[in-house]
Amino acid sequence: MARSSRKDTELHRQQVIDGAATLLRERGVAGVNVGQLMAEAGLTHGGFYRHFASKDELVQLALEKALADQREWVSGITERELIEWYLSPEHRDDPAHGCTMGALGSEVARADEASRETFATGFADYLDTFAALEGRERDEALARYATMVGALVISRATAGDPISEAVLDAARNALLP
Amino acid sequence: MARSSRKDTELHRQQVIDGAATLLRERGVAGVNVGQLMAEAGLTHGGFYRHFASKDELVQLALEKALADQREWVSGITERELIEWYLSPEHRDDPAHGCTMGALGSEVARADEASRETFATGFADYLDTFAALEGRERDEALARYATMVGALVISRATAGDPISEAVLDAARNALLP
DNA sequence: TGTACATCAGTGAACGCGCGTTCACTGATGTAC
DNA sequence: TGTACATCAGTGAACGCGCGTTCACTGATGTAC
Repeated sequence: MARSSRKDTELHRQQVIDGAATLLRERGVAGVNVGQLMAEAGLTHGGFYRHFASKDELVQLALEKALADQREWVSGITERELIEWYLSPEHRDDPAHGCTMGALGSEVARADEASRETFATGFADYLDTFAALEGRERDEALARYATMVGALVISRATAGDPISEAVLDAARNALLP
Repeated sequence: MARSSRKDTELHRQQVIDGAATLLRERGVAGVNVGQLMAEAGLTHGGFYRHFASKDELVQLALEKALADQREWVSGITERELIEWYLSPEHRDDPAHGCTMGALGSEVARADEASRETFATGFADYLDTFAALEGRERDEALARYATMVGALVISRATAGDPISEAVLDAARNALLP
């Protein structure tokens, strides 16, 4: 394949960002290389720098995309549906399509300034949607979301041990009447 | 320096593990190399493999040590002291001496089998101490700990944004009367 | 609309670098008598 | 206790490898007339 049309070029760019949004959540920033990120869109690694200035820039765009997708998805379901999905073994075992904070939170904490700012802004927007869904004050929603994130992180870190299921159940009992 | 005595050798090994337990929490597994881990004990990287079979093995030993230290530290304070420290900006800004789950949880989820098993066992032990401190059922303590871990992860990922302080406060309000 | 030329998305090889790991060597420690 | 020799903790250079990034090249796309 040689030169693509402008329309295809833009499509490829979006495909790379979309693919990165899932691949990064699945394997972490350190766990994927530029070649794998391009391969998700059916491209080879050499063309990467016609689309992005650096791997870090793509990470930033992918974090933004992942949070936006998550926000859109959450806005179409009920509070109970969200909590039950969030605290399910299915979500624990499928980080690629799950919560960005739960999958990449501790890596974001060590990421560059630009990624961190984009992430904080995207998360703040997401939180608004979540609080509206819960029908609660923002601070109360935040505390409840912290319980969910913590349970997910603990559950993934201890997968294979009984604690992994226990923490999901315990958090659900705490959050749902 | 050439050959050390057996006593010094064992001391050096412990110093490397102790240093790794803090350095890994601060920078993550991908963020430190073998040379830096040895330098913490005043040694050079070449001797690493007389002490450990691989970097992964040291990570495993360091996770065990970090959890054991954390358990010991927690057993000497009150529930209120623990929660107030855990949800403080000081803890957020000093992962090196803080909660292992909060600092390395998502990396552990992608680590090798041996590290994951060691981590789950160490965390289960820690949880017993935490539940005893709280004077609550294990499952209820687990849900409360999830709130703390989630708040810490969110707080670190959004440091610099008002959400970072808000989530610590919200979690404290939820956990303390 | 058709033609001639410039542009540039994508390819695959190559670059420099840092990593985990290995190795020959040194000389103090440990052991045997 | 003293001596001779074997052991091995630690050093620093070197190895192979994979990474992010660069580059010369190709040929379809876009533009000017």
